[in-house]
Amino acid sequence: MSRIKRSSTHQENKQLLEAECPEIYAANQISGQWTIGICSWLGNGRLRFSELKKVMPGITERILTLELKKLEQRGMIIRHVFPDVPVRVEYELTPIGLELIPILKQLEEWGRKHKAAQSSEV
Amino acid sequence: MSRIKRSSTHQENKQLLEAECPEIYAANQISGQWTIGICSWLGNGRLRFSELKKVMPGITERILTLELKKLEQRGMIIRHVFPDVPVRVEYELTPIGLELIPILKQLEEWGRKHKAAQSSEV
DNA sequence: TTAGGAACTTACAAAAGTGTAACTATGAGT
DNA sequence: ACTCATAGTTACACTTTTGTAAGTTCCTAA
Repeated sequence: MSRIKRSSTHQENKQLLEAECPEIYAANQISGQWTIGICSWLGNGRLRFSELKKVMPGITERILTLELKKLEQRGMIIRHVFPDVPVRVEYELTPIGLELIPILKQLEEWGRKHKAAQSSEV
Repeated sequence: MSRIKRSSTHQENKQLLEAECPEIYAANQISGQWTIGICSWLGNGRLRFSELKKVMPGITERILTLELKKLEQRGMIIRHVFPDVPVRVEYELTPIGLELIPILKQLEEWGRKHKAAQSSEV
């Protein structure tokens, strides 16, 4: 009798979790294959679109655009446009974005340890 | 001339990033809709399958199983089986898993702040 | 006039992740 | 013989994320 659920419970679940757990909310803010990498690079100072592309070989322009747009909408970065020719665009972390950097550093430390522990187990 | 790329560059990218950036590696270890929630709950002590199900209404048995299996494989949790009837299974964080908890706490703090900042912007 | 660089956009395709529903094994209690 | 509970598993459908390839706009310099 073909009863097909139309609305996505996936989104519902995500939003409920975000509402109740700030740590999940936080993780979702920096979700995305390249997002943390971008934030880490920007932690050292502004970078332009083409510089980000250079430091993250493998990312495509489409994805980089999407990620940057997402981060901007989420209040993590600021987009500065300079009307040079060709146009120049620089991206910079916002204050709240900057506050994430030390946490990423700790994650980095933990990751290093975890990786070492895992690989030693054969 | 239908040239279709067969292999997934997605996986390739992921692995390259993980190899170079421990913070991305770390984030991937705790990726998954419910993963951080599970770790947080286990941060307070062992819980059995059915207890996790109870504290995270919304998760299905299938997903809970998958997440727990993934976390076990990644060395984040330990699975204790007690041959009672019906069987009892408890999950517990490993030492390295426990070390993640304080970082999650900080993420939680940051998430709270970020959320407040975002919502105040209309 | 044509080429060129920066920062995108568009249309499409593939892969990964998540969810639904129903089914399994085990042994105890009735 | 039948139901119950725990802790799963299986087959399948749907959503979201990521990737490919090509095109766009702006102005400038050759």
